[in-house]
Amino acid sequence: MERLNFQAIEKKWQSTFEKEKLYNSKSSKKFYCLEMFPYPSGKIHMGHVRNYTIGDVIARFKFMNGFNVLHPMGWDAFGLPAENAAKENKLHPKKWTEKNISEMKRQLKLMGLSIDWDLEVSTCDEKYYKHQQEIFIDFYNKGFVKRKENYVNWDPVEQSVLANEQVVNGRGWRSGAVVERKKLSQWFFDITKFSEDLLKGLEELNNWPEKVKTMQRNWIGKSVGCEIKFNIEVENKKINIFTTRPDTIFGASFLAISVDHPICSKFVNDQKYIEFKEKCLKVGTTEEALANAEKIGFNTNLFATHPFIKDKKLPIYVANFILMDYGTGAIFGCPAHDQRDLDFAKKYDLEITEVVSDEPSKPKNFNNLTEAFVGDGTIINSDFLNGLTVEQAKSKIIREIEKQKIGEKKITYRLKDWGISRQRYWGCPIPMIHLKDGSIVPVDKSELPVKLPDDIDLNKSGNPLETHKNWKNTIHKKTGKPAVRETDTLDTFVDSSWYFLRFCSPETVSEPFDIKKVNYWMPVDQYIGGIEHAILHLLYSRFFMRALKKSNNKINDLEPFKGLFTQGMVCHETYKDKNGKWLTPSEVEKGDNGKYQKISDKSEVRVGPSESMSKSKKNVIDPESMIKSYGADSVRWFILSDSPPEKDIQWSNQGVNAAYKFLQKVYNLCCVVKERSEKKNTLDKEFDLKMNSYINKITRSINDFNLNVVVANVYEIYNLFNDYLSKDTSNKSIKKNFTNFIKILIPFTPHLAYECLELLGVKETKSWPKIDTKLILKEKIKIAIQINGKTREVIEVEKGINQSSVEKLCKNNAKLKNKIMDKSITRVIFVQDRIINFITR
RNA sequence: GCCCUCGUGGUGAAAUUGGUAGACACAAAGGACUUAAAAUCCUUGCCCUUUUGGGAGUGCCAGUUCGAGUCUGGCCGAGGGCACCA
Repeated sequence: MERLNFQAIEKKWQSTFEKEKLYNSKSSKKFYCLEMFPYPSGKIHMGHVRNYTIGDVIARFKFMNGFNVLHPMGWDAFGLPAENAAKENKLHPKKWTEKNISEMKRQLKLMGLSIDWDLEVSTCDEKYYKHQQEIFIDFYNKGFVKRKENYVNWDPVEQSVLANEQVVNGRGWRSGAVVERKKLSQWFFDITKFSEDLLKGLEELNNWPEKVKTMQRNWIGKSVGCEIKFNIEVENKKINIFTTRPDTIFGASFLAISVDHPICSKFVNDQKYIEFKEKCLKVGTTEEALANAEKIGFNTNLFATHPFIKDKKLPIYVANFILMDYGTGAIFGCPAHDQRDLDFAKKYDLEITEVVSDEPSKPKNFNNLTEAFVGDGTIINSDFLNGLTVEQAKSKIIREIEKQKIGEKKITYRLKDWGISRQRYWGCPIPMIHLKDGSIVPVDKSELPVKLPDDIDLNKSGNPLETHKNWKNTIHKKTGKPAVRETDTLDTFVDSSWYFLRFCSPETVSEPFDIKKVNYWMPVDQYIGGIEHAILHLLYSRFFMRALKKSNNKINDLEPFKGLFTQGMVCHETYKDKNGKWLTPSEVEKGDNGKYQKISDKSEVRVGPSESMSKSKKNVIDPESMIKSYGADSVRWFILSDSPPEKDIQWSNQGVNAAYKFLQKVYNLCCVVKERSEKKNTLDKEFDLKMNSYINKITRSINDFNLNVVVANVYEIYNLFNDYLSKDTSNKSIKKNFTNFIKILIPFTPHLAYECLELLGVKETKSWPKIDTKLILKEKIKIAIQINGKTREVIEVEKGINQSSVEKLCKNNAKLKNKIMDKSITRVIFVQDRIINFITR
């Protein structure tokens, strides 16, 4: 038995992997395999290991199947942690980021990935963000960029804007000061222009998980309804409302408008209104607080006239549950058929009229009911709509509204514009300048990139760009007049919305990308990453493709990611000591009594549930130390074993150890095969059938992402070879089939596989084993023999055997003879290659 | 509250899509080898039966079917997404 020195062979093969890329330049088929690029936080974690192992399997598999494969990697390098680290360690964000990138790159290389590092891209590199600024200006010129006022979390002590995750219990995480809501003028991408297109585009994404598409659909939130203009009595003004239930118009008993509605400007000096508005703002901004908030209203004492009921007046309220940025910021209330309206009507003693009923003969009294009726039914109490269904009534009333020119059919989306301004240093500067006359214009493209200044002081409060006078003050090129730079930087989601395009031609200087190369490689055939990006990152990237096409017009595709796979998380048990402090797995051991204890003082350890690995709970396993003890292949093999890639996986040291032992055994078996004679013989023929069937199965499983099933099949194949080789002591070889077995391992455990192939003297290592479709037909299969649906026997037969032959076999079978003969068979069900079922009832 | 997904041994899971349930692996128990341990290998894994064999069984209840983990209806449980969206 020979011990394999993983460290030595892995180092050896990794230098080969770096030189040999996955390009089949002669191939007509391309495959763009992309894993979500990492944030350079310092060290790789198990989540990365899982993500990139899955990606590597796909990339290597596709390459072996003749595809020309693009498999790049880069860094999502801008972002807040760099600034925080800079403050803590007195290390410049740039230096900190660069240090992390080189460390993580070194670690990734230990994994033996098939990445083409020549394509490496880093978003904080001015060579990258220069083009991002160009794209921004293109979008600006096309009208996809706009400026709006928006609320931000303002920390009055730090004099800076806080991200949502920096607000803890309503206070700044660092200063502890109560966070204020402040209105700032900010930059937005007009993603809402593409709402319908983004929704429609989902239909063609057949290789996306249904779950992700549903999430995006909900996020876009399309609703079909109509707008109706109500006249305000006396005032000679109109209120435009949006509703999805125009069929309930005859049940309307009030109008409600948002506190931010223009009509409210009338009341700015009204003390009661001021108090009401304050009360509205006091309600917390958390989702929970909003959901549980009491419905309150302010009576304007104004009345609107009902468009279809003569002389009916509807009181107009300002209500806290009406949002200005959805629909028109105004509704009509129909208490019988909307829960919020019912709550509101009861509180303010408003009329409740039933207009839809599932039992028209039994009128309901909603004053005594707590739940509104929102189901389908027949329209009642509604003049010309009476007797119709909800759907019929909707079309009829919309036709009527349009005929009378008091409104129209309208589609609304929940999707909001994408706020891209960040009041931060470590991000891509927004290439705009503010002129003295108040106008804002793009920087001349010849002056790009607008570089981030290096000489900044992050310990001063406020945005370093804001306080950097030299950087901030500039000259407008066209007019030569002094101007001030925009000090906001771009949301890092902008960086990641086009990096996959840059990967196609990272060397291009004059343009963001070489359109020819983009149109060759795009779309990404397989994108792999975490479910946490199911909505924003993917939606923004889809928006970018569309906006780019409109501003550049040369891109072929609208959808950036043809296939999407979202892998599950890596979990581990959590440990706490007797004082409730979190412990890392390395601080814990199993004591003699089988219970966990702290290594340092043997004190008791409380074992918590297995959760996604996170620094805060300390349940992390360091990939590099695992690679050091077991080798990269063992780590890769274990992380693909057992659990399906889309599900969460439990990390266990026993598991990696088992993987390690298995790979060791594969190598040992390889040494045995090597010693055998190479002459063809009957043994090989037997294995031809079996291996062919396995290759077929495994090929299908990889295409379906059932990688855990592949692992199980590989164990079966190993057991098969091991059985034969240990029983058969003659000098017969099964080298040809064993070589195919090792080739199957290439995408999974590349170092070991190449080492074995070298040992066996195999030169051809670039192709996936061929499947012989003729051999598949010759396979022996097992069919089940059932009597009254219960399996009584299993027999091995030739594939494609017909019914009468099987029946004959059954009648001659010793075990079955009596059972079948005894009874009269009333029916026989035969399913080719599966079962035969004798019915005796 | 609304929407989506999922419930299979002690554990992770598999099941050619309506056709042998539990492949493959982890853990456990027993055994072999060994002075001993490690490593390795073998056996076992619900109930009845000495064995041959038979029975129950995929969260629970019903249904469709020759046949249901898979399809239908209802219930229970877990996880995820959205949430004053008119």
